[in-house]
Amino acid sequence: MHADWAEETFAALRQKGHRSGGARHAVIELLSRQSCCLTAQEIFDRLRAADSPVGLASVYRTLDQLSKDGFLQKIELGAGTTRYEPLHRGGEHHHHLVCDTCGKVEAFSDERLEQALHRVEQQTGYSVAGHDVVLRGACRDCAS
Amino acid sequence: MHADWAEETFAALRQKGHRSGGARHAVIELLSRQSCCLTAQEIFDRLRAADSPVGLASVYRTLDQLSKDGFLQKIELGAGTTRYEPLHRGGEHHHHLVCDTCGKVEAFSDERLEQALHRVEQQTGYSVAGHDVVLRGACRDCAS
DNA sequence: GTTCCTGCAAAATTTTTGCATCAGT
DNA sequence: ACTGATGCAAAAATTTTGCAGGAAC
Repeated sequence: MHADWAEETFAALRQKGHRSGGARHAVIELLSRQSCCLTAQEIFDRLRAADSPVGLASVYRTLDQLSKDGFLQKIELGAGTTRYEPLHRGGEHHHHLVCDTCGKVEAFSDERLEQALHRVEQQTGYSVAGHDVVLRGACRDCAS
Repeated sequence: MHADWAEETFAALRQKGHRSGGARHAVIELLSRQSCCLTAQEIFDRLRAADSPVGLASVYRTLDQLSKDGFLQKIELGAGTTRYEPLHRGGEHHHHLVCDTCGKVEAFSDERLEQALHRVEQQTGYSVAGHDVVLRGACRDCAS
């Protein structure tokens, strides 16, 4: 799933003169197979479970670098920890729905919402690079 | 500014059987005079500067309680620290615009955006309690 | 007088940094 | 070889918890 994102990312890093050691490669590869956001600790745990001898610090360093370069989106859902997910070029874009009770996270997207956001962004006077929307509430199971 | 919010909050706490000691009172009073979001540390610093002998832990405890009771909105702007601001009943509602370069935070509101959000919230199947929108980019000064 | 609130200090959590070593070019 | 990347450990930053004393009711 999304091998293209991983490829683009590797290519861009190489072009910037960065080397691709084991840790960075493993983090990018794992993220490319993910459908939604992960925390640094989750990434670390999964890589370790797969016998990659990565350090947690390398995970953080990779996430930080990729975020600054625009390949990852940093997402804060109010749980105190930062989550990260691939940022795809060209449209494919979603937001998040969080259950306050059980902590479940789902993705959603809506074209009309994007249009409204775009309109607002034009009015701000800022050069807007991106946006986040988080809806909080009780999911179907927890609301009952 | 917004003495009504402070009053409502005090009244609700009293009704719930909570006592209003010095720290909680000072935090609520400070927040009611704020136009935008503050971090726990900022609140602590300002209260200390005003000679209130509050503890940082009490600030956190108050913020946590008020958030759970729906009087405060927790806001994460990607800077690693959580910010808080009064949540006014009846409309008055804004979102945030953050400068990635200088860290400046501004508020904005847009009726069409709210409508788009409301529409999406209906479709989710969740019982949506609230939402956050953050626009990130370069402000007028930093973009130049 | 009882119960909750508070401040301080200690602990827990999350993230960053220092540094010796290793690996990619 | 040179230079950047990595893992580990230590440090820093943020938030939570324990507890004894004090204040509100």
